[in-house]
Amino acid sequence: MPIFALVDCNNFYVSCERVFNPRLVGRPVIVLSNNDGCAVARSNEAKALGIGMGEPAFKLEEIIRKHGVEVFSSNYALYGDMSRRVMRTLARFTPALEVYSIDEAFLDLDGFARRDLDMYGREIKSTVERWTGIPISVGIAPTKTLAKLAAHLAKRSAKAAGVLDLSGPEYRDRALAAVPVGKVWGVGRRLEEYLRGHGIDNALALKNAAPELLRRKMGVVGLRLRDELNGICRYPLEEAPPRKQSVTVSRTFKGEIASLTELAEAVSAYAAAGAEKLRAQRSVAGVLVVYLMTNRFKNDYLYDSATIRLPVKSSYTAELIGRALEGLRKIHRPGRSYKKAGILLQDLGREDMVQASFFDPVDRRKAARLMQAVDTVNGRMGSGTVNYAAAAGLMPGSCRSWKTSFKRLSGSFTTNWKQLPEVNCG
DNA sequence: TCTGGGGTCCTAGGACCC
DNA sequence: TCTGGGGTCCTAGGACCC
Repeated sequence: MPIFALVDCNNFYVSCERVFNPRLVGRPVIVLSNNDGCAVARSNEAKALGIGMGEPAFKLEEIIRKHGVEVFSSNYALYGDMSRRVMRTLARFTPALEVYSIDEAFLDLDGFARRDLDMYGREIKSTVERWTGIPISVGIAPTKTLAKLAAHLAKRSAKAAGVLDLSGPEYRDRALAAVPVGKVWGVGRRLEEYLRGHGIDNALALKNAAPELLRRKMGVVGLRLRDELNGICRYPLEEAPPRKQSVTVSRTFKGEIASLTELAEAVSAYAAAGAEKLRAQRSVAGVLVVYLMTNRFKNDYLYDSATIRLPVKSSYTAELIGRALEGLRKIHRPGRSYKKAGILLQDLGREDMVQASFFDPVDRRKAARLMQAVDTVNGRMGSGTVNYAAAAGLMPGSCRSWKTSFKRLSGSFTTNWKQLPEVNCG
C-alpha cells in the first residue's frame, strides 16, 4: 500500500509577502489577481473579515479601509522563486516528489514505518518553515484524495497543529465525517449540489455512497473518487509531468480596447509567449486559435475566435505571430470594445518529429537556430531582452494599453539584486 | 468606473467507414 | 411493409483543479 504526504503552503502568496515584510504578520493581508482585479490569496485574518476567494477588489474597498487590510499585487517573480525553495527543501525528505502546483506537492513516503509518519510530517513542516519562512500543512494517507483531506483537516484543527496522519484506518471515518462533501478533492460546486440533493453531505457519506449513483452522474471519475476515499489508490504519483497537450496565453485588459493596432500588439505578445512555452517543452503546434472577448459581465457579451491550421507544425515565433494576426483580422469587428484576448496552441507534437512539407515557405533549420539564440539570450539576461517589435509595444502609435497593471507590487526580493530586502539593525 | 489565468479529463453525439 | 450494427475519430461542452 502506497503512502502519500500532501504538503500545502498556507495562504501561499500572502505568506511569501510576509517573509520579507514581518510587519504583515498577524494583520489582514490580501493579494490581488492581474490588474489588481480580485482577491486570490487571503491571510487568516482577512478570511475572518469575510473576504472571499475571487472577490473583486472594488467590492472590498470599504472593508479594506475600515480594517486597514494590507493589499498587494501578484508578484509572480517572488512567488515562483519561493515555490522553488519550498520544493527543493521537500525533495530532501522523499525519494519521489510530485510538484502538483505552485504551492502544493505530493511526497512518496512508501516504506516509512507507520509509527514514525506523524513525527516525520512534523520534521518536514518545521524544516520548511525554518528554511523558507513559509508555513505549511501536511496530510498523510494511502491515497492522494485522502492525503488532501488530511491536510485540509490539519490546517483547521488546533490539535493536529498542522500535521495529520490518516495512514491507519482507525480514525479515518471520524475524520471523513468532519469534512463537508464540497471540500473533497474533485467535488466542485455542481457536484456538491447534486450530492447534497441525494443526502450525501460529507466525505464519509461519499465514501459509502452507492457506486451506481456516482457512476451515473460523474462517470468513471466518480468511481475512482469513491475508491480513493476507501483507501484504494487510483491516482499514482507522477514525478515527471507529461508534456502539456495545449498551451494558452490570455489576458484581461485593465480597460476596454477597440483599436486593432493595440489588439494586434497584445495578440503578438501572447503568440510570442506561447511560442516560447512550446520551445521550453520541445513541442510544436499544429493549430493556433485566436480569440477576442467583450466584458463577460455585460449583457451584450461576445466571444469570437478563429482557428488556423498550420501547414507544418511550428514553434517559430515569427510564424505564429503572423498567423495570429491573420486570425485577429478575421474576427476583429470595428467599433467594438474588447476586454480580453488570447491565443491557444493545440495539436501539439514533438519538435524532433515534425512532418516536413515540400512547399514549406519557412527555412526550418534557420528558424530553429534563431529561436535557440533568442531563448539563450533571454534565459541568461532576463525574458524580453530580445523581442519582436510587433509584440513589444514599439509599433507607431502604440500606447501599450493592453499591458497588465500591478499597482501595489512588492519588491522582487529574491530574484533582483537591486531589490534585495534591507535589514535595519539599529 | 472596477470582476484572473492556465490547465486537465471525461462524455455525448455526429461523421464516417466497413 | 420492411430500413443493421459496430468501431473509430473528432469536436464541443461540462466539470474540475490551483
